Amino acid sequence: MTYDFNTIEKKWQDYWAKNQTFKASNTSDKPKYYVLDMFPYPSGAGLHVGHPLGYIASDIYARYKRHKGFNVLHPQGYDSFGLPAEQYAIQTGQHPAVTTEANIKTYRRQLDQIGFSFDWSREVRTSNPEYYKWTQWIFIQLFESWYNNDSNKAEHIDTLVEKFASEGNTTVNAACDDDIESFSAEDWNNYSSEQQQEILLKYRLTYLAETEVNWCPALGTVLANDEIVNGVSERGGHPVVRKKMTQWSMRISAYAERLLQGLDDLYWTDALKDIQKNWIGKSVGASVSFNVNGHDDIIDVFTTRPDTIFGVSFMTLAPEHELVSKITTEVQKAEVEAYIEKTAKRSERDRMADVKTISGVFTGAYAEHPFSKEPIPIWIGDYVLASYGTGAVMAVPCGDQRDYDFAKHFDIAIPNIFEGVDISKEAYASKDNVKIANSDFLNGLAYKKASKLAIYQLEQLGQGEGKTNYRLRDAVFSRQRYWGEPFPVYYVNGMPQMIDKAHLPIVLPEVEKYLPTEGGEPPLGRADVWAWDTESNTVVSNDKINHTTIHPLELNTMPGWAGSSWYFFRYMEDAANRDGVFASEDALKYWENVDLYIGGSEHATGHLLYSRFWVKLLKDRGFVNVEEPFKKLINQGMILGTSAFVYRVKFSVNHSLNSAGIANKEEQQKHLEEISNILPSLYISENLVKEKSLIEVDEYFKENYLDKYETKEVLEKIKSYQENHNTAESVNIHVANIDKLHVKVQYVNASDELDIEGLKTDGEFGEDFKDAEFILENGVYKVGREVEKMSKSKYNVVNPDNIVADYGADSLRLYEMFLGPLEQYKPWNTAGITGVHNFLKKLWKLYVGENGLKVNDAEPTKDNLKTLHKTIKKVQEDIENFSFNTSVSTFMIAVNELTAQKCTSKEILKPLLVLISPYAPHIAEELWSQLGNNDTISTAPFPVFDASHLVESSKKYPISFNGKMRFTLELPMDMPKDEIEKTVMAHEKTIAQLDGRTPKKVIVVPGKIVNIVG
RNA sequence: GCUGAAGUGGUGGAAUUGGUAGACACGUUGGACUUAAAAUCCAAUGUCCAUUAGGACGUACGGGUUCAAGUCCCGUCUUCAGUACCA
Repeated sequence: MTYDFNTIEKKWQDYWAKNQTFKASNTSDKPKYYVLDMFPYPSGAGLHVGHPLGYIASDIYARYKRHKGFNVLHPQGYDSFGLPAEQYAIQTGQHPAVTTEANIKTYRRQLDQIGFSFDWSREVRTSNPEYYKWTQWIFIQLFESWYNNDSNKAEHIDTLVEKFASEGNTTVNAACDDDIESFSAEDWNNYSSEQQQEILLKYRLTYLAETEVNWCPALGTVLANDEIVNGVSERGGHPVVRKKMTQWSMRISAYAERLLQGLDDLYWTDALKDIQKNWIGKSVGASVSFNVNGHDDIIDVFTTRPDTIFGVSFMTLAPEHELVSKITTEVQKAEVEAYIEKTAKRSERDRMADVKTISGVFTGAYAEHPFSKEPIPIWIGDYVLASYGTGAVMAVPCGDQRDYDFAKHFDIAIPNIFEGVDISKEAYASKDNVKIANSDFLNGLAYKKASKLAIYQLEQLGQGEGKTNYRLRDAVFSRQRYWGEPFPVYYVNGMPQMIDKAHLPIVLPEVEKYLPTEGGEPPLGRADVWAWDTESNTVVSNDKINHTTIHPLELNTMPGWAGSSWYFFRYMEDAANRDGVFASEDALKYWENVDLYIGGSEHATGHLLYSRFWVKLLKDRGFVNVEEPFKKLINQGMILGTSAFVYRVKFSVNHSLNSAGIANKEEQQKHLEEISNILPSLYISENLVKEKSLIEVDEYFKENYLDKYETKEVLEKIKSYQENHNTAESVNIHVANIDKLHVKVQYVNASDELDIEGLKTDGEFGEDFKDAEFILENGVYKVGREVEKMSKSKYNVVNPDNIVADYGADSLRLYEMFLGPLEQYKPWNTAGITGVHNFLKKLWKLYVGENGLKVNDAEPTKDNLKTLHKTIKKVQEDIENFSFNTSVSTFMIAVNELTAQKCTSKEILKPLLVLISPYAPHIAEELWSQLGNNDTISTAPFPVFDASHLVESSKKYPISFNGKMRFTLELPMDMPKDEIEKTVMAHEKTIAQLDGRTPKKVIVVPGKIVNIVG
């Protein structure tokens, strides 16, 4: 009986499905454990071998936890709203729901064949109306919430309305827009309902505001900051410009501090926490108000260095700052306006790329120093950003390099306020090891004390206070797309109104085309039935809009991160009980949050931050019990593709055109082109071009392959050309270029040799290569190789389907783990899979011989037990440390040892299967059943490690001389130190090594090593 | 620039608390079996010197601590990732 993996794997996959082996229960005596993968977007290309990496890791962990006696929830679903389906729809007219459905089918088939222990009964799809009903519901909760900085949590908007009605807004400490005017309770009660709504909108956790957004014209939509990479769209690489639009925003900034503090309690890597910390960007300092001479206006600045207040020698405002036009003097007006115009023209990208150039203009106005009352010139400069802090800075050139450079450039004074520091060359930006000087009451103090005192004194003057700033911006929540969640919002007189929860979901309307309208409205602007009837509470035809009972609906849709910000809660509820709730109280209470979350690090500042934000809101409002969604998080690395290249030699025909008439010249050109056209396509093997210049390659060709391109036909053409144009000048054919072209990796073997026949008969590219000639080295064509991201366009994608068909799912699972540490980026190399495949065959042979099962009740030997228990210990440690690659080697060692020991003992081989089962579940199940078990192996208890089997009676000591190991010596474990020394010193090899010298010192570490010094 | 991670044979990687560097695989070479191939099995495989015995050198580079350093400390370089005029 051989290892027939295809049959075995199918058999057990069917068994698991039929018996619902991995269905989780919401009631159990066992402790709970929730293992989650970041759910995939079902793209049209299907899975490649890189996708399952994280799923395999989480599956191993989930299966391990089941063996360890946990009630495991391990669900899977689809993030099925998204741009690619929409773009495909734009191109083909195919409804995104249709393509999405088809893609999900492919994904499911591919996932199933890998043998994951998912509980598919709890599947979620973000594009399913029954699901996005609750995404819409959460949006309404955000709309009906405000953030109370005093209680430090979100509260229902009604509590705010009560406060306004009884106290006005002056006692309210809320996270809100900064352009709010104060009003009394009386004012509030006298406001019209519309005025009140307008004010409330400035407090709500999701609000409508005119914001400057990242507009991507090519995609026709707005992008969030984290959807932009290097100034272009993450998807498609299209340019992005700044544009003002009215958009829904999420007041995530209200949670900045809690998002930061919350990180401390999470078992995430420091690397990931740092990314979020940087993104939140907390800086502690002070706000300082400067009076403007001759005006009533005040310039507020934010500074992290209030201790350097006496070093201020000028101020700089962002060119967009609202006071610029007001305070600029007549004399400076023209120059200032010209500068503003110039900077406005420069795109954000230009400004970013060009950090070196210093530019700015003096406004002519002066501010007053809060303490010294000295006049301070006010400049504008584009190094100050309107979007951060207050859009204005107090410049301290001796303590900040940018201020220093600016001052030097414009010849502004640079007062030194640091004791004993030389600032003639550059600013001294460090806060440490320095005392303040020339600063009145701050003299002699260090950073901390000086800052505190400066803030205190500013407070006394009423011109400043301690302040904390965050870089985290509110998140734009509107997208001008079709394939996303519709908002449950309609507009009455331009004011947004929420649709009552009872009438959700608001289902995406049908449209004819998925493009924005000609008038620039989002695709939903094309829907005919997209108005809200407040009487029937249904969506009705647009032509019924009367603005009294029937109103227009919101045309934007929600961004991709809406549905993924809460899906982990949806899985907690049994599919059968999901009707009235997003997840029942009991389910939420039982599962709490995700114990282990595995996914890519690219979501660090997007999904992972937004999810945390929504969970905190749901917690504040009492809908869930947890403050954080993901307790432990692991980022799996990416599996990269190994691209293959062929080198196409491009020839060009060279002949100086003679000075004959123009008509003749054109004809000549034409003839030369004709010659070019019949030049053959030659592909040259890698090492013949590697590290060679074009000239060298040209020479090489002239020497060796002249006949390949100066064919009879070509020579004849040249001859006739020469005759035609009456010239004797030689016509030159030379190598002009070498193109590096991707070829499909499937035609390349492990030794980088190209299967030329395969390539020539390829369905897609065969035509291109049909007549190509390949120049070989040592009889083969070697391709060039390079490690790149796996992508369809690079032809380096390896499909798991083929791997599963050729080697089996267990081989694929083991191999993906064996490749290297989970978190690491690593290239895929199919050749290596034979290693793990051979291991599985060896494992099989350990149990099954030619005449059937070999396993018997033989008493295990000492060696058998030692191998087993050392394996138990190592594998358990490895799984708990997510070091899956090393446990695969451990299995290999165990099987090699047991094979050498000719072990047939059931007492050893049965628990071994449980160890391997999380990694290679199919073969484990099959052998488990062959051993006579009638039940699935998946809940069999994990073997218990017994240290007594590993106790050794002797130790092979490495004997080293001056730290270099020379030989080993087997000595009893219990031999005392001085005895070891005696034995070693008396050993003939030691005497030979010492060669008559007397050692200075002998180090003996019992159980470890002996080192002889001297 | 700042923040973080990493640099080990031909390749992927191992060495979890300082204690035999290169486990386990891939690849390569040689051998067995076979008419042949595949499959399987056996052996060798860090580099250099040496017939052997053995020796020298080796974990990006330069120093240091230690009986002993891939591992700890100081400095430098390179690569990758995040972020970017953040006051």
